[in-house]
Amino acid sequence: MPQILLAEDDSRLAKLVKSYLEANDFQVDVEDNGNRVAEQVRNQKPDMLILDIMLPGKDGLTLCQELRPEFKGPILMLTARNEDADQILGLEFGADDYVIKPVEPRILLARIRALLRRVEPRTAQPRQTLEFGRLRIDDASRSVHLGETPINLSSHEFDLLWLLAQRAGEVVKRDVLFQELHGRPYDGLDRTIDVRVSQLRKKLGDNTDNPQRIKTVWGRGYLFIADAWGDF
Amino acid sequence: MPQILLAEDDSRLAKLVKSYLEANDFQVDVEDNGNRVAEQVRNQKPDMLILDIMLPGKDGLTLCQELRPEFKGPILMLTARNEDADQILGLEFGADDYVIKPVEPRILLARIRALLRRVEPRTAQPRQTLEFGRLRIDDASRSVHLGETPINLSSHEFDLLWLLAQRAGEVVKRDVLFQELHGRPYDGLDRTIDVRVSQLRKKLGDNTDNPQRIKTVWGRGYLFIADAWGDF
DNA sequence: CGGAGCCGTTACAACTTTTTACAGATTCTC
DNA sequence: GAGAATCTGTAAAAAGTTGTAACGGCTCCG
Repeated sequence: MPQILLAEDDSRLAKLVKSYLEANDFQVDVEDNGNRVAEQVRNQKPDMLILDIMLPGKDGLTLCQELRPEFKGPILMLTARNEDADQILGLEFGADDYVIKPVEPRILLARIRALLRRVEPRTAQPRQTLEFGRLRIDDASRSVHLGETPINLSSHEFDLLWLLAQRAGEVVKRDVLFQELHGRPYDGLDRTIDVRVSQLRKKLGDNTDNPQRIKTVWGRGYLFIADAWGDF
Repeated sequence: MPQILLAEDDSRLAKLVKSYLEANDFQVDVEDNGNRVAEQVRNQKPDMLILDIMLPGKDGLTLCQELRPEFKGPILMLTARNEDADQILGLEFGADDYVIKPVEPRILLARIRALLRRVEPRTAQPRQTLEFGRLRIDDASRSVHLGETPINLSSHEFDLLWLLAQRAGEVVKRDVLFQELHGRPYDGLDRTIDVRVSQLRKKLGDNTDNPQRIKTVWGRGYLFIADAWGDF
């Protein structure tokens, strides 16, 4: 049952949408304050967001922009403002659809389904094992092998490796890693991530002076290199 | 450059959309008969479809339904009929978006981009490597080689080299480089770019008195020379 | 209890980037 | 041309970021 987070301060409308969607096999949580949306997203990990533009606290456009890097599911903007500029901005900021109120519930439903249909194949079953050259990471057993030799990682080390490997080829920011690993926002000072990366590099046999497998992108984050793990 | 197939029989509108999208770096082919769309899709393998509902031959809804199983890219329905039933049907038949005419071209563009953004990561961009003589720059692993010897570049140095190399033979202005590297506009005074270029030249073994590989174009910017990197 | 391992923290060294300063180089003005 | 104004190169200082060893607290055993 797909879970939707609806950020909407008009409680009448929120109730209406919620009950209609719930009648159609969605689970809907409503948040009426823009400042609490990010937190809700992190706690509940919904499959999809519906954001009103006019919200107390942070507005929907800002939220969309801020959440997009960490939230991979579809974002639908739902708003009374029919300004072309808003619509373009919303879509540019990473929203996947932009619907103008008042909206026929059945149409909203159809659009939500269309969005989820697009994304589901990707988020349906996160792969169980990742392989890069001689490196094999198995999620089910939380074990890692490099060629034949098993690598003994601690729990957090494994989580970190898994996160990075899933985003191979993509620079992952420290705050995203921290959020995922610790479930709370990054304060900008904590060094746990660095220490763990260092530990991980050592265990994975990366060159410490000049890492080739997990690279540092200065000021931006860490990068897992997919093809630096040797050939078979 | 993403390729779009536009199924539209109103030739005036088709031309308008085509020219607007082409001005924004899409390649657009127009098909005015519903019966030929399937064939075109198979031949051209476009990245995305835009279907009018009212078409001579097969209508857009039918096409959407028929093509969906074989066509994996996004489908956008573009139509004059503002019937809720049509919209719901279109989306249920597998369309990803449904836009009602008349449409502001900029909004259409924003919606197209939103759809393609969703799909692109799946067609994971092929690993990009640039080669110039003995110089090899690999984007995926962010590594640089000159002949057999690896060149150890810092993170920003790499970004700068990548930017310049992608625009080899073209003078790149300082403000463009700054904007790309720092994500904020150039104030006209900052010297970071100069310092980095200097550093880069040193590491790449360029003649410092009279650079041959990354040249300065006085008052305009920097220029990456494609064939100054030695032969194999 | 004592050891082993894990985790978060801290401190400091090492490194990267930005800023600054000044010496040249190039263009402009007359 | 000469001199002023503008732009560029780069060393060196300053500011910011990252690597990692080491310490102490914690838990899980035997």
